[in-house]
Amino acid sequence: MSTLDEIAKLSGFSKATVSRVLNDSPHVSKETREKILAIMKETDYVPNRNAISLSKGQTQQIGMITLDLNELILCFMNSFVEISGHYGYQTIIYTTGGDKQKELQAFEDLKQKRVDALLILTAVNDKHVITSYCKYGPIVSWQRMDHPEIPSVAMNQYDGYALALEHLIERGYKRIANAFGRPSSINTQSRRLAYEQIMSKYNLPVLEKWYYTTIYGIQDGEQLVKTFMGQPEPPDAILCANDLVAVGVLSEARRQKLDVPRDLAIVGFDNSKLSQTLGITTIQNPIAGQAENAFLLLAPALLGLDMELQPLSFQLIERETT
Amino acid sequence: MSTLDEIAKLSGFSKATVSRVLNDSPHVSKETREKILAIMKETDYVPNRNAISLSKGQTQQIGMITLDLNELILCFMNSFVEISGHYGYQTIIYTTGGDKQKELQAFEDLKQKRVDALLILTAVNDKHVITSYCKYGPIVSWQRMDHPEIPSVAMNQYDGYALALEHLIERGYKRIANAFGRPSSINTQSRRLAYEQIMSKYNLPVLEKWYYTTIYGIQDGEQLVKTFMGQPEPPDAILCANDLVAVGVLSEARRQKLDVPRDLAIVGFDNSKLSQTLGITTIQNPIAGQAENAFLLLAPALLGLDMELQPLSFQLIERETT
DNA sequence: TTGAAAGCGTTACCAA
DNA sequence: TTGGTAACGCTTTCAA
Repeated sequence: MSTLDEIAKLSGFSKATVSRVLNDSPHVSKETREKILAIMKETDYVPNRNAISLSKGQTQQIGMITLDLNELILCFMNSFVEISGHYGYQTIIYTTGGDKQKELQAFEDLKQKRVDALLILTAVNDKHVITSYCKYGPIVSWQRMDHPEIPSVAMNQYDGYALALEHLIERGYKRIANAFGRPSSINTQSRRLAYEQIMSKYNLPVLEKWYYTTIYGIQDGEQLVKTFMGQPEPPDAILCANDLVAVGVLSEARRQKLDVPRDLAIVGFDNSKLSQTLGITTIQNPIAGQAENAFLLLAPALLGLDMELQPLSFQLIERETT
Repeated sequence: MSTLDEIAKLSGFSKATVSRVLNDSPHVSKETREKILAIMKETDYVPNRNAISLSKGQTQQIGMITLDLNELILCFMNSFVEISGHYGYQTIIYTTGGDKQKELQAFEDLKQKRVDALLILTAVNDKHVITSYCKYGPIVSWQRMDHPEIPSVAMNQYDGYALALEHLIERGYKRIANAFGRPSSINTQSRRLAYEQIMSKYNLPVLEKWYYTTIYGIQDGEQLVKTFMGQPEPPDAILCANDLVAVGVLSEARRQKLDVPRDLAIVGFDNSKLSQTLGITTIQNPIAGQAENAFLLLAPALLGLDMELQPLSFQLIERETT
């Protein structure tokens, strides 16, 4: 492995000049540049990135913190890796499994300059712990952080939920139930608000019994259908927290010989591949766009350029379950 | 940000001693260690990883090369990130999208010492190009590479396929069709061999018409069912290249009012979450185990310790489609 | 346009 | 047990 020093000696020029060639400095004569480049090629020279990182104080790496990896996160990650790679940044994964200590490692790595920036998908440490690391580098988050120094690319779920709801109402459904996730989450609160406002707008009843909470996945969705099957006045439509829940609801509804969408309409959320496959009406969540925006939020600090975020919006994807 | 040098000055000891404290060297008196540790805590000192990397010539990072990110790869990745993290290594993702140039970047990063090792999930560059990088660091592969310097954790698909086939035959199915992926792939060849040998063993006909190839995903699976619906003697069972294909086959079969599994048995491959959700009989592919083995194959070069690989095997998961 | 030399923050070897 | 100092391989400032 040849080094810059060797190239300098072989070429007869100084290290500084060789370095200039590497960094495309204009202050090198054409002949000198060519001569040095030729020697580099000859000796199969590659600069050592560690040395560059140490010298520049940057690693061109961004850490991505997530609780675990699932289909949704995959989509986000794919898009983020793509755009950050385009600007010369690589992505390191920190899957924490919800372990605070493990998660802290990522923040320590920002402090230790192993990564230049941090992207939080989901974080479990206390907000004040997290924000105490802001001084070591830019941090951006998918999940809402409510802190001026940690901007978020989260979208207001109100709009997406309203879209789904208006669609159901237009189709004539009246007994519309909600399958919410974590009741205390901001997302759930926005959705609930949308539900209340839109239902009221159309003079439809807002009943407590149509709020189901802590519904997260397929099994929960299946369970949910079983729950209301015996009831006197079951819902005729279900708005699901995500597509997985919708899959569960659909699969159990079929098992119970319900006619979807006549007896029961189902709307998912996110427009994952699965919803597409199974023909579930859903709300398209522009996740790839959010990932790009996440990088663009880091761009000022990283690249020194202020880039405009792209405007994003939810969209209704009509399929066979409504 | 304090540095080792400052800690040395503040403590009155040399840099060497401070370094020894950092690296848990036994050659430091207890008092000295405590004194230095106290100062480190006081000044909120963290060692700079770039400096360590440069000095040691290692980054504690492993690059993972993949064409794209899907559910299967997610599973592999999850497991690999977990075990490598356990040994102090981080994982960097290189999604190539099949672009040779982009993929080469990962190999260059091995050469530039940005990563200490490389894990290939799928690679598209020529074998001799890839192997030319072996001298720069250990490389391990998921996909079979057929090169002594690049060991693979791929499993022989013969065994898994045989398992599925024996199961179908035992259940009384006779007209068993294959939905293969890429016809030239080693996996397909192994599966084909298994098919021929097992069918012959039970004196069942091996007919050319029951080899379908280039069946990769859900749509292909749906299409496949349509193809043979008009035929005089359609298959009564289908062995699918993967679970996605099985999902497509199942969904189209239901649409065609076929009784699964009476009219048509379906077996998937991999035991993905999806197959579990939809109740598809499948072959459990120990992917997480393969990922762990991948790291263990790197361990000798990385950690200097020879670790024994765990033995892995396929398993039949019986569900409602057979 | 070029060069000398001082960083960057550690580790590791050789002495003491 | 400790210290001095030369690596590690590049960037950057200041002079020429």
